[in-house]
Amino acid sequence: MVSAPLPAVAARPDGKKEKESDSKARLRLWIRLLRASRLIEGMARERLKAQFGATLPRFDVMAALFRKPDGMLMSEISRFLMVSNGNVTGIVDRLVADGLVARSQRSGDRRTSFITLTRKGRAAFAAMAAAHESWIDELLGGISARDAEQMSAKLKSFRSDWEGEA
Amino acid sequence: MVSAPLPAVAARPDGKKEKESDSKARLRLWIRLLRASRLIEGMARERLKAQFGATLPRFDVMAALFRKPDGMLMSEISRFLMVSNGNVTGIVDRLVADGLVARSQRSGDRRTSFITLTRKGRAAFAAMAAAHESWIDELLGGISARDAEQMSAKLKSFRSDWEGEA
DNA sequence: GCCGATTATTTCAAGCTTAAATATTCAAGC
DNA sequence: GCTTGAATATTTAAGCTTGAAATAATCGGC
Repeated sequence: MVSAPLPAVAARPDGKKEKESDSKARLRLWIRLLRASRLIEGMARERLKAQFGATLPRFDVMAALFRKPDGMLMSEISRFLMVSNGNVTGIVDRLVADGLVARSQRSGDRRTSFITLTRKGRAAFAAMAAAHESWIDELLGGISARDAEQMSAKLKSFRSDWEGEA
Repeated sequence: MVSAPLPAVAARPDGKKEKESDSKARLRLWIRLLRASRLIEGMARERLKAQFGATLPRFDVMAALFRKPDGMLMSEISRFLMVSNGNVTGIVDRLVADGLVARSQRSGDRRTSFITLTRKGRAAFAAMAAAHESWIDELLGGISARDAEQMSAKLKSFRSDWEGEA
């Protein structure tokens, strides 16, 4: 995915005409997007491990929970992080084993359990989040705040456009 | 990583002043970037599996090799795809088992092996690549070619900026 | 020619990830 | 109350991923 060759022309299912360069421009954008993501993820993974002994998926789950003091369902976490259900089970299991998050049965529904950060988990996450924000700022420093906002807006609209169709 | 809370202020190592909103804008960009990547990757993985019985990592390796008919070293593949060395070993093993790529010793250096696509591999990849390009074009259709080019350029510069420092 | 450093690759353990299969619970509808 | 279908969560198998350690081959200085 990092590298798809660019020569081919995409045919549109709706039959509308489109310049070859358009599809190439989008493909190039996707490749750059993915390479940027991998670069940032790699950096964050490395530093999380070195400085906090944590992994990126654990950080992600804790970040999701940090925003919701009342807790989240397993399925809410997986939907929010866009990962599979079974995936979250394993990560939460390990976080529970480390005492960073807790499962509790707060509703009458015995299928579901609310996952919350423990006090220890909140403290651990706060430290990591501060460092994390400064890493990102360091790494993306070459992009002005104005450009960052513009790109965010475009990425956001693309996402909701597509979700609407699917 | 998909969700880092935004309130905290990043302190810059170099001591230069920076508006809090700047670091927040970059953090937001990173979150959007990652969510977009996951969305696109998920779509591509799903379709590759459904339509071609292939996986994304295998597609990536084949895409890298497709650009280089003379072959690549294992280390070139892993550097290009920004994944670890050991990772590529396993993926190539499976591709070799499927007859899609081949290892050969073409230089005087017996440590290294050149990896190339087989004829079968080239044919398989060509079909996947055409479909892949149209998927991306479909998914990113909401972004104009002009915007795509602008964003590509900004992402590229950020990347080389950082690589220069590190 | 020998030795230490370097380079290329593989191996391994731990953890992550998905998709599919399974189990459990809930909510209706009868 | 019982059944059925939907929703939720977990388990499983296969594959991906990393980082570190092990292996192997090469290179450079002597």
